[in-house]
Amino acid sequence: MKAIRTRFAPSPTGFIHVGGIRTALFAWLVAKQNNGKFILRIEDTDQTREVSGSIEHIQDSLRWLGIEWDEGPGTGGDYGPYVQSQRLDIYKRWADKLIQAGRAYADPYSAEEVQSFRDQARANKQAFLYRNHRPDNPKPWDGTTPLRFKSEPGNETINWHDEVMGDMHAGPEVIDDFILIKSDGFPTYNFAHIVDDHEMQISHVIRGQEFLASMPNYLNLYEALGFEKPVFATMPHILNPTGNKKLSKRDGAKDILNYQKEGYLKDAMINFLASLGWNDGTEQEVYSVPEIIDKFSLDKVQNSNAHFDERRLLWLNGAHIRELDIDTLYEKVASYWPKNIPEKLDNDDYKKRVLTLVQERLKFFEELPELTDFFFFDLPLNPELLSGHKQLGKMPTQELTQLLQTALAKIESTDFETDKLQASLNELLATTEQKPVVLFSLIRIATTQSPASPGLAETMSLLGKDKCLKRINEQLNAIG
RNA sequence: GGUCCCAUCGUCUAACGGUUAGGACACCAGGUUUUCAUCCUGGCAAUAGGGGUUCGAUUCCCCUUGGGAUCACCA
Repeated sequence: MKAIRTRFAPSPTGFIHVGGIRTALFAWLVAKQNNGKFILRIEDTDQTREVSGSIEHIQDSLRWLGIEWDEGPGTGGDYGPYVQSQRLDIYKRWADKLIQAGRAYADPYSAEEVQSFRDQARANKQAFLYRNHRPDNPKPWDGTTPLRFKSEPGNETINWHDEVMGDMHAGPEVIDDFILIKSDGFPTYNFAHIVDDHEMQISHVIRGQEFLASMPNYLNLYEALGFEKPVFATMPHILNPTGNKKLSKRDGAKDILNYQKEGYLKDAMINFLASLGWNDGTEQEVYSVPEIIDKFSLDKVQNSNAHFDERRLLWLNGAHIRELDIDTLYEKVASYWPKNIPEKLDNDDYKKRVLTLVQERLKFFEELPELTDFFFFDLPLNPELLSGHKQLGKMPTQELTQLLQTALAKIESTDFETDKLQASLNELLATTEQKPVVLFSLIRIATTQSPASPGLAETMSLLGKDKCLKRINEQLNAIG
């Protein structure tokens, strides 16, 4: 069996968003599960669009997700260089072969002339075909004008197979004399990617839907070049959440590394991306990366577009966080704790205990501070917590004071181990004849000054007796 | 406009031509002696429309509609 070699071939025009990354992911998955190689190739043939730093940025994005390439810029490999601007001589060589074979010719028209042909076709409500203007006796190509492919559309319908889309066809009228090499000496994508895929022995071309319409042209070129065709797999697009447009940078698609910054797990992101357009036919929702590698298959990839739904990603991230053991999670959240934690509390043991209490409510790491700040700081008294409370807000001040004083007395005489504290709180419930919602909310507000917290007994136990008593006293002073 | 692709709950998706059209996210209600979260239970919610083929169509075919892509010296 032929070696499986897949590639991701971005152009360095900025960051990559989820749509681009998903294409990379699927190509990587195909390579991984077949013991093949995944190649990163930079398609920088349009110098005008190049954004400096984007190659590094793309590589960082892939690395974050663990989508490691076996061959690529900086990494090396037997088929380099892996940057198209460094392969100009290779394209030139194949271009010469096409010229020799009479399958390429110099474009005699200026850009303006071609544009006027195009406008004319538009005006006539026809599709523009350059080959209708193909010169009879083109001059030899000297490299100062574009080099065009001399297509041979034939009269037959063109058929081909796509692993995702199925059996495809198109009429010969879509095949045209596209540009192989631009007047600046750089090849177009249309030419360069086919040469490179051949030279690099790519077995599966996995790419976005935007290239589907060009397939007949590519097929024609493969034949002219005498190249064996790879397996084609076309990925449907990811659309904006609400809108109906292809997800793009202009439409607010986020840099994938933003999710890393916000504290999303790479496993959750991969799980999310993979399930956007693929599923294994079972009802499983949460997958580990090895599971996805094992179960992925191109023929189960959806052939319709999908919408990007960040809420689902958020849920998936929470689900993955909950599955982490506490030590692993602790390592991952290291840079997300509140700033300026008092030295006394800034230790692994305490922070790990805090983390244990909030793990199941953590959705992404950046919300760690707001979930945990009262464990580290005495928050300013917030009167609205009481006044805005459904039950407590209606109670007379005197009653609140009395209740809190009773609680204070009981708590003072309680051992602060979680279960003893819980028992004590339960007794308090009985003696005061209060509803849990009233008594516990009051104590929680006093001890945390926060609208939400983990379980009361666990929280108080971790805070410690001194701090709890102090905070309750402060609350009493504020009310009275 | 030409060409191509696509069409199941709001969203991601299951369903050899035979299912009460399933699951998940989101949302709503209830439960787990308190909040938030988790967990559990329940609820809401879909085969775009019209024709065929068939005993039977979400599934196959055609038309319509809708969405997407493409028609660059961009990729």
